[in-house]
Amino acid sequence: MDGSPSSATTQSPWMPFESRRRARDEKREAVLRTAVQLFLEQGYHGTTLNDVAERLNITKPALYNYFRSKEEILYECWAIGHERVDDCIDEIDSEGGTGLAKLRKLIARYAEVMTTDSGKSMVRFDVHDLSEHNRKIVRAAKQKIDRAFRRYIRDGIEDGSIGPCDVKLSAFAIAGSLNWIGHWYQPGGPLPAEEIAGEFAIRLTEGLAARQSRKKAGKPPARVKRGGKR
Amino acid sequence: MDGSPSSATTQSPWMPFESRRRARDEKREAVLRTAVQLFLEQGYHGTTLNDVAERLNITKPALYNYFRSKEEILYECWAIGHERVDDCIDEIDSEGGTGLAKLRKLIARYAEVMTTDSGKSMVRFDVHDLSEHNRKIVRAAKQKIDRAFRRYIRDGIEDGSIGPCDVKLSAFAIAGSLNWIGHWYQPGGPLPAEEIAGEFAIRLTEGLAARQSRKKAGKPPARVKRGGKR
DNA sequence: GCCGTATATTACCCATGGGTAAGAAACAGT
DNA sequence: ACTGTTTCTTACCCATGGGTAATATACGGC
Repeated sequence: MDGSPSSATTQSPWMPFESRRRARDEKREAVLRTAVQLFLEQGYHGTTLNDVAERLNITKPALYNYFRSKEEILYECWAIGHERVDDCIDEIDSEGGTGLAKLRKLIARYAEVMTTDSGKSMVRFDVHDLSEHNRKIVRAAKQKIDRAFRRYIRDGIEDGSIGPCDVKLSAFAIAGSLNWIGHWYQPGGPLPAEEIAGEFAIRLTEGLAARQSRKKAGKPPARVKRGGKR
Repeated sequence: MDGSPSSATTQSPWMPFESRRRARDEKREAVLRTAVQLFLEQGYHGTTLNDVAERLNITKPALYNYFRSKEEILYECWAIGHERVDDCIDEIDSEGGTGLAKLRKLIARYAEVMTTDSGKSMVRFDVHDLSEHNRKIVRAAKQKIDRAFRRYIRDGIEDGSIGPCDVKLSAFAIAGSLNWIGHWYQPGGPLPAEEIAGEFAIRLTEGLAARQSRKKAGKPPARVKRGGKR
């Protein structure tokens, strides 16, 4: 607003500091956005830092004002996508509901994230390209997501919203379908992201959902699992 | 038949040629086996040709007797896995059965392939690391597999073994679950490959399979798809 | 024994691309 | 205008690793 010349510019003397910091953060994000795009288009190793810089109309060394290495850029690309999923989990955990409801919510959210560049970066990049340190973080994060899936399924089995099933395999099957979205989805396509999300939330849980329509609980308990453990 | 003078080793004079050729092929395959292992362990770019050679107790240039480039090795790794899946499809196509039966057969076979190194190489390697030429082949091959999934589903809908569903999304969902196996399965684990295959064949089609138990076809046709096209 | 071929080795080339050093521009605060 | 800081450029370094040339060795055929 306003804009007096030569003095009395803004209400806060710290404004320049902050504005500068904000500009910096914006640039950082711009680098990441561009990097993700290129990594997805050409692959991580098929993309040079010169490519990234060029698309931003700057030169390679300028990137080193915002990142310490190419690997750090890769990691942060992944981190952005992961953060979005992680937030979903925290949110769902805090809300409550049946296991099935929570599972469906996670599926829908996860699916939608997977249609974005950030989401794709979670599954299209190779963990081998990360430093040992970051690789550990990624592994732990993936495990947390996996645990969330399993927890919701287990919750569902306990509260009766989900029929008996192999928790581990079911979680893997669902996660697989979702992750795969990051490999085939393209924005221009005939399927809008929300529709995919909604459809997946239904279809992926179709086999799991306890058939409450059949009388009350269908045939009596039947055998709980099938086969022994293993 | 006869022997030869001075040695009388084998029945065929061409034997040496052939034996030599066989030895060559065996070595070629040994290179591929080793390469796949290392690529999966360390990533394609994390593996040097020296690494491959070293594990085979030879030196890097020796590899060039069998392959023209590192990229060719990568491609052939992929090709081996793909061939196995492709054979499955041809076999299933020739056998017949309901759409659901064919789909289940494909799922089971595909799942088992995915637990092997060859199978993993189909989903863990980045197409960006292939030459334009080979990338086209891979794309076409993946499309063929996708078409097989969709065809079986469509067959199933037509012959009544599968209930109405979005063919494209269902195919993607199933393929995703299966491909994901290549990311999490490890031989030492608690789940043997055949069990995964069998379980997946059932669970992944559970939501699809027409409920023939409910009277005849449950509620009447209902709307076939939902929404228009898009 | 001699030769041709296949196979492997040693030694080398060199493009690529991540990363750095030194200094110029831009800019805020005084 | 002067100064310190941040940002960016030009110019460069250099390890890496795919790929090649020249050469040695094993081996089958005659």
